[in-house]
Amino acid sequence: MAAPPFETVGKPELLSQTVETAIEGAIRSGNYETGEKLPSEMELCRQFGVSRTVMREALRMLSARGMLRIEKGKGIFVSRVSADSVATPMELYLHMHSGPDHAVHVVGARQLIEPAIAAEAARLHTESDAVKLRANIAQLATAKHDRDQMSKLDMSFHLLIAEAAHNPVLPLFIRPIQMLMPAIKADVYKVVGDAHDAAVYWHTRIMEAILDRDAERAEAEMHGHLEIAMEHVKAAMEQRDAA
Amino acid sequence: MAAPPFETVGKPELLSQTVETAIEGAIRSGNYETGEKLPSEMELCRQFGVSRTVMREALRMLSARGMLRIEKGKGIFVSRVSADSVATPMELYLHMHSGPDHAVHVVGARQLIEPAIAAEAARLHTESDAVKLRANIAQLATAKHDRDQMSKLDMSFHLLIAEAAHNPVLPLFIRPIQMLMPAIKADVYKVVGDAHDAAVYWHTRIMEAILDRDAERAEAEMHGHLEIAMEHVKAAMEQRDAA
DNA sequence: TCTTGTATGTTGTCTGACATCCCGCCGCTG
DNA sequence: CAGCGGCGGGATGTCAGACAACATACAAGA
Repeated sequence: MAAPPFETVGKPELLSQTVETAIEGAIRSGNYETGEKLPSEMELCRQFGVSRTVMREALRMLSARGMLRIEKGKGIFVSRVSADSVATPMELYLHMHSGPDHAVHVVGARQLIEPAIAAEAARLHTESDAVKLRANIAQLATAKHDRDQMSKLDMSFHLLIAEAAHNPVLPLFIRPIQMLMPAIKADVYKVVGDAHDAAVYWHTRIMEAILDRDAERAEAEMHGHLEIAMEHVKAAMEQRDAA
Repeated sequence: MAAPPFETVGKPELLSQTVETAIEGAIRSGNYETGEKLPSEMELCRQFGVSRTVMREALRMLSARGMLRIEKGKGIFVSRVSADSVATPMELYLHMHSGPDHAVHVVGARQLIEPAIAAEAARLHTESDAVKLRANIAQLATAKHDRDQMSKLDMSFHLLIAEAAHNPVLPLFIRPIQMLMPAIKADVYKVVGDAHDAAVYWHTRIMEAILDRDAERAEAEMHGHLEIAMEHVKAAMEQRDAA
């Protein structure tokens, strides 16, 4: 394990990456407020001493990662890093790594994770959270025949609970996993007829437990909800495999 | 909520984004295996009928999101979406939002999630999992003075537990969150001296509960482990704020 | 046989031009 | 004077062509 006589001299990073890192650093260290306008492409080119090609590619990479918002004809703006810019890679990650019967595993993961989150929401939710939860269920009750709307509200409900736990990390997990659910539910709806009523029933029970600040009951109700969901998924899979 | 009289006719999306979406779709639907080489830039330009500029920007955006690996002089390859490509945006998000005390939230999320996973691991682990856990702790015991190695083994331990639960979705959550830990621990080590002994102690207790297939005890031990971790993090933060 | 040079294909960077979009200025019109 | 419309400047988007830097395979030479 003798040291090689000639160390690899620092490999010249790609110019576009160098520029990307520099701009990212400037943003991260707070030189720019979110929403602030950056200098124009040309101006940045002059400041960094690179061609427009390089600058554009650097900006494009940053915008792909959600740090910048580039608007044609207007300019380049520092973007607030949204939860979406975390949820999207996560969703992609789950999508690329999951096998054929991933529906069971997704719901299985929810069974392990979400009850504890519901319990935490019961402990820590505020009045503002309560209002949002009530509104969600009210909307869900009136959306009996609109499956898209139902899926959306279902997803929101679970996301609202994660937010009610007041830990910004939790929504980052719940969001991508909820983004996978519509595709799963599409199969479920073919088998289970009363999905809407079941959702309203369980969501109401969960919400009431949370609003009562009864952590144990919230945990149990969420567990029951996902237990049923798992049964539905398994039924849908058997149905599909039979065909 | 009346529908607008004229739907926005498909606004001409940016060409580079169109191309990006198309390529992403091709990859996601499995037309390309991970590691496979895509056609060259020029070839792709011909196939999509766009200029090299557009194609390059599309490829750069995909590479920034971790879907492609572009190697100078060699070509463009489909990249396995790594946990890193999830952890990096997550770290950025937490850094930009919850500020310096995001460590508390990360550990808080682990407190909610990991105990249930440990319980599931106690129920479902195989002999193969047991071997890996034992080996991990044995290595950890001998790595008392190598902090990098310690961090790595600590992360592996929690990952192994997630794998022992035999739900492929769970490691996908644990991995990115564990990747945030080394930075957090760097602060902790400055305050807590006996971090190594504590890790060995708790990991051993957790492992024994799992190997005994005692789900409740495994859950409790994991909870205790993270309780201590939370105390350490808070102590490190106070120490830092005092300075 | 080993080494070296070379040819070829690839991505990286530069340059200049034009297209398209947003917005504010300014003059026309009622 | 108010409202409207055209027009121009500045911004990003797209195109085309060229050359540089890198990786690899292969052939020529010692």
